Amino acid sequence: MIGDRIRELREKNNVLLRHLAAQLDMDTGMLSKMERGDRFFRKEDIEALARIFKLSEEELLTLWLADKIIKTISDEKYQEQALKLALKSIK
Amino acid sequence: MIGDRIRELREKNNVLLRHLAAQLDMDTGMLSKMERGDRFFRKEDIEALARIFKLSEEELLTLWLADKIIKTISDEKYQEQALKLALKSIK
DNA sequence: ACTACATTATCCAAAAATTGTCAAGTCTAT
DNA sequence: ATAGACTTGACAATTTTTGGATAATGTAGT
Repeated sequence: MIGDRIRELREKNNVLLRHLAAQLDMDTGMLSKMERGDRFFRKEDIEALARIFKLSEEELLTLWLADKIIKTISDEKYQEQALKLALKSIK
Repeated sequence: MIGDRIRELREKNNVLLRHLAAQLDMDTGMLSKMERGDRFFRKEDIEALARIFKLSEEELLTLWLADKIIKTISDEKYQEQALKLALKSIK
C-alpha cells in the first residue's frame, strides 16, 4: 500500500531503485522489498520520501501506519470490531 | 483494556490470581502483568478465559485485538486517519 | 508490631521477530 | 551474449518480546 505509492512516485519521476536507495542510504534489494511490501519502511525513510517527492508527510505516514495496523490484525478474527473499538478509544 | 476486563471478571468471581494463573498454566506474576497491561495475553489464554468465565470469545478477542492495534499505533501521528484507512481497506 | 497471604516490581536469560547485507537470480532490451 | 534494472533467498546482526525466579510491597487479621 505505502509501497505501491512509493513505486508509483518513483516511476512517475523516472528514478531508479538504486538511485532512490542511495538517497535513502539503504540497500537496493531492501528498497525493492519495501516497495513490494515484503519489508516495512522505517519511519525516517517515509519522512525522507515526503521531502524527496515534495508531498505531505501526512499522506505517506498515514499510508505507512495503516499498513502496520493491517499487519497486526491480519489472520485475526473480529478485525472490523477491533478497529472500530480502537478508533473509539483513541478519541 | 482486556486486562481490566479480566480483572473485573476474576474479582467478581472471587478468584485469586494464583488460582486463575494455575488454570491457565502460567506464572502468577505473569498474569498480574497481563491484567495490568504490561504484557499481552496469548490468544489461547483469551480463548481459555472465555470458557472459564462463560463469555463469548468474540467479546474478549475483540478487546484483545483492539489492545494490539492500540499498541502498534501508540506514539504515532495520524492514528485516526490510519485507522479509518485500515478499516476501509479490510472491507 | 507480627504473620500470613495476595499482588507487584525487578532482573535476567531464552526465544522470537525484525532488519541489514550480500550474492545469485530473473527479465528485458540491445 | 551482455548490460542494466530489479527481485529473491540465505544468513548474520540487532532489537523486541517473553518467561521465570525472586525480592519487594501491600493488606487484613490478631
